[in-house]
Amino acid sequence: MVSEPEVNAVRAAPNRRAQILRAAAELFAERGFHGVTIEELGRAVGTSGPALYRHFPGKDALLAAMLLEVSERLEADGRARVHAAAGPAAALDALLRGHVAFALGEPALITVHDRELGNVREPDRREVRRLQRAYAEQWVGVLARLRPGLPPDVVRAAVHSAFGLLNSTPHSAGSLPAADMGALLFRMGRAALLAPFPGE
Amino acid sequence: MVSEPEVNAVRAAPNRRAQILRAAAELFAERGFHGVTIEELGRAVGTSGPALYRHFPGKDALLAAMLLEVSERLEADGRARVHAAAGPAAALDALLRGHVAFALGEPALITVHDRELGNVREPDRREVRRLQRAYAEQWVGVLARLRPGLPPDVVRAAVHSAFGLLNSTPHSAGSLPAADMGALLFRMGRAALLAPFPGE
DNA sequence: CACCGATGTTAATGGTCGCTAACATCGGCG
DNA sequence: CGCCGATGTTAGCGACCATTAACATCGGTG
Repeated sequence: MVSEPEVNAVRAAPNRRAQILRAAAELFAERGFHGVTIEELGRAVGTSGPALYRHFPGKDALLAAMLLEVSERLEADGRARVHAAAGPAAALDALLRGHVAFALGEPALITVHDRELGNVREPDRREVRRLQRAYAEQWVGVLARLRPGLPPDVVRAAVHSAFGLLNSTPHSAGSLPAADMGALLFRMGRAALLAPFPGE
Repeated sequence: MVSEPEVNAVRAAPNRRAQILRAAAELFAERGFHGVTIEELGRAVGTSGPALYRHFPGKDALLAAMLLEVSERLEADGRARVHAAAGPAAALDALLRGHVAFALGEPALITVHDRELGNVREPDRREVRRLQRAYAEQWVGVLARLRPGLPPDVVRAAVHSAFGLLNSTPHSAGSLPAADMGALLFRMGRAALLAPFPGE
C-alpha cells in the first residue's frame, strides 16, 4: 500500500485534461455540478483530489471549459453540415443526423450542456450562450427556408422543442439498441419539425 | 429594525407548506437542489432560514414531497383523461393537452421533476419512480392501441422522447405567447408520435 | 385570562468542501 | 549527471451549510 508510491506519480498523463473532462461530464450529468466534489473528480481519473488544480484553475473553470468545448463543437459541426448540403431539405436531415449521433454518443455531455449553464460565471457564460444561439440559428435558417411564411419566433420555438426531443436520450438510454434509437429520434424529430403548425 | 419584531411573527401562514414548495421549485429549477441553501428557501417565503423545519423534517424531505406531489398529480390526471376519452385517438389528444398545459403552467415543477430524482433518498425515490412509470404507461397503452404491431420498447422509447419535447418548455419560455406555444407543442408532439417509425 | 400548540427568531455546532501550502518524484535537457 | 518544469501527494485552513438549541410570540381554547 505504501510500498510503491512512485509508480503512479508522474505516470500516465497523455491527455489528462481531456480525461478529466470526460469523467467530470459523467459525474455532473449524474449528480449535478454542486453534487460532485473535487475529491470525487480526482478519484474518477485515478489521481486524488487537488491534483485537478494542475489542469484547471478551479471547479468553475472546469465546467466552463467543458461547456465551451461542447458548444463550439456543436456549432462548428452544424455549420459544416449545412454548408455541405445540397438544399434545405438535405441540410435539415444532416443537422438531425449530426445531433442524434452526438446525443447518442455523448449523453452525459448533452445533459450537462443544457442543465449547468447557470453555474458558469459571467465571462464564459456569455460565450457559451453565443455559441448555443449560433448553433440554433443554423437550424432556424434551414427550417425557415424549408417553410417560408412561418413567423421567425415560431420557427425558433419549434427548433428548441426539437432539441428537447433529441436531447431526451439520457432518460431512455439503453432501452433500445443505439441504431434503432437513432433512427427513431431522426424520424420523430423530422416529423415534429415538418408538422403543420398553428398560424399557417 | 428591532422595533417591530412581532409584526411578522405568526402572521401569514394560510398555507405555508404549499408556498414553500412553490418557491422551492423555482429555486431548484434555476440552480439545482445543491445550489440552493436553506436560508435562501426561507427568504423566498418571507421567513428566514430554519423556519423551514417547522414544515419539513429536512431539505431532502422537502424535495421528496415536491416530487411525490407532482408525479402523483400527473399520474392521476393522466389516468382520468384516458378513462374519459372515447377512443385511443381522443385519449392521446387528451394526454397531450394535459401534459402541455402542465408544462406551460408549471415549468419549474416539470424541470425539477425530471432532474432531481437522484437527490431523493431511497424510500421515496422508489415511489416517485413507480408513479412516473405508471404515468408513462398510460401513454404507452394508448399509443400501442393506436399503432398495433409496433414493438413495445419502441413505443416506450417514443413516449419518453415525446416527454423530452413537451418538457422543453422551460428552455424557450416566453419567446411565444403561451397559447401559441401550447398549440405548437401539441402539434409537434402529435406528429412525432404518429410519424412512421423504423421497423414498421 | 392562563395555557399551549403552532410558528418564528437568532446563536451555535459539526461536518463538508473548495482551495492553498509544503513537499516529493520523474522525465528530459543542458 | 545535476537541475527544472510538470505533475502528484498529504495536511490544513477558512467558508459555508444543514441542522439543532434555546427562547419568543401569537391565536385559540377551556
